[in-house]
Amino acid sequence: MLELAILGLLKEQELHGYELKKRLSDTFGPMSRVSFGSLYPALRRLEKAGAVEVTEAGPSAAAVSIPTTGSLSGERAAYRARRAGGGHDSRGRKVYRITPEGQALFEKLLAAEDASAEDDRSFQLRLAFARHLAADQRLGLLERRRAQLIERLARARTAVRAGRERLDSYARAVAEHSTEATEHDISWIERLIEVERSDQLERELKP
Amino acid sequence: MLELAILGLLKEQELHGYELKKRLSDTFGPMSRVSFGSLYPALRRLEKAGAVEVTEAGPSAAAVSIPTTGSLSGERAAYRARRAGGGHDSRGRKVYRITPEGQALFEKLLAAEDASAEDDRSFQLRLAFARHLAADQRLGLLERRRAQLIERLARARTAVRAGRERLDSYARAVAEHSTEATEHDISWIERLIEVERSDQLERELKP
DNA sequence: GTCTCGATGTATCGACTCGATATATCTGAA
DNA sequence: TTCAGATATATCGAGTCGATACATCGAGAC
Repeated sequence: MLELAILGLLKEQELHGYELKKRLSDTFGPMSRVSFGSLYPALRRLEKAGAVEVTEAGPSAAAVSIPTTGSLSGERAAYRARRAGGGHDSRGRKVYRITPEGQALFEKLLAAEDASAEDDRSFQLRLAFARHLAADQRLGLLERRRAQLIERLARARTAVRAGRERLDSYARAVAEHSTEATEHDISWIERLIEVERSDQLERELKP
Repeated sequence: MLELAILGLLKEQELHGYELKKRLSDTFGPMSRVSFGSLYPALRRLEKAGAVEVTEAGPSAAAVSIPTTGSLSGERAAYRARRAGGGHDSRGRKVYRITPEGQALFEKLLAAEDASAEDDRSFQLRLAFARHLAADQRLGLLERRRAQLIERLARARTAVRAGRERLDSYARAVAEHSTEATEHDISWIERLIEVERSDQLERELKP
């Protein structure tokens, strides 16, 4: 799901890898912190798939794209050329821009409804980009999440009950806190669902 | 940290892989769900390191919670009746037992204080096994966690403030909920710290 | 002036984890 | 009897992580 996050950020504006990592970390919280070891390979995958392209200059400048050689010496040469000519602080930056194919891929990844394999992080990500979903898709996302959390809560409560005697106070505290956190999440989701429904009602009343 | 979880469970009783996975899932909640693709390699690593050993038979009578118990010897007998000579259970069960080296490794892993690399899951795991730590180590664990969460909260609040205008309502909702969850965690940790301190005081008063 | 330190920036490596899948046995209900 | 579903071990490819390498830039120390 890292691809989704990258494309979502590049939809707003073109960015280079380092900046992308910073935004991922402090826009989506500690949940979706990303290491360079996955970010750079992901960018290369996206580039190979034609979903993003590299522009030469920084985000603000008028970008002139250069065919990527992929060779190290080529990159170095390009860097030296930029240094000599421009005077900009480019520092070997590779600024990425989303392509139309990338836009399509973003829509596809965002709407994918494999409810089975939805983990916490990917839900958080989808919700953060929910603006790009249709109203009914948004509701579906929230309701699938609610169902998942309710199921999780049931399991957790069973586990707490089963472990009441077997577990010591520390393990019990962990289990109970995890249960509480799930309850908290459920009530949050339900508030979001209500807001979503009332928004939908409003749209129906005055189209 | 999967090794720590495995050793911690095997400390209580000997178990086979499948049962180990079930316990990991419903003792430590959805946070530390484990796949077979990591469990079996981890078991092999531990076996190779001499931390666990394979016993031929199933867990001894007192140990088993799931109702497969009584049939184990029956299964093996039936297998032997069908196929002469094989020393193995027809289901291929491999029951693991912790060794003294494994005990030592458990202590070492549990007490390791690389506070920098402490993620949520490993903290949860350490706390669940906190019974095996000395009182001061327990307090240290909790206080490092509190510091980490406070730091995280500060970052999250900065991000929320910075994104108040830049982010749409969905991304903002995600960021705010993440902040709330961190606050909730902090107050939980602080309750645990207080309990820990009062326990310590009690021990000092009547040794 | 220059020197060092920490932030910026791209990139790779090995170790680890995940989800999917293969294989086989046992249990219980139709 | 048969057949679905739980039990049980194991491997594979793909993706992720933390550590590390290497280099530049800006700012403050001296």
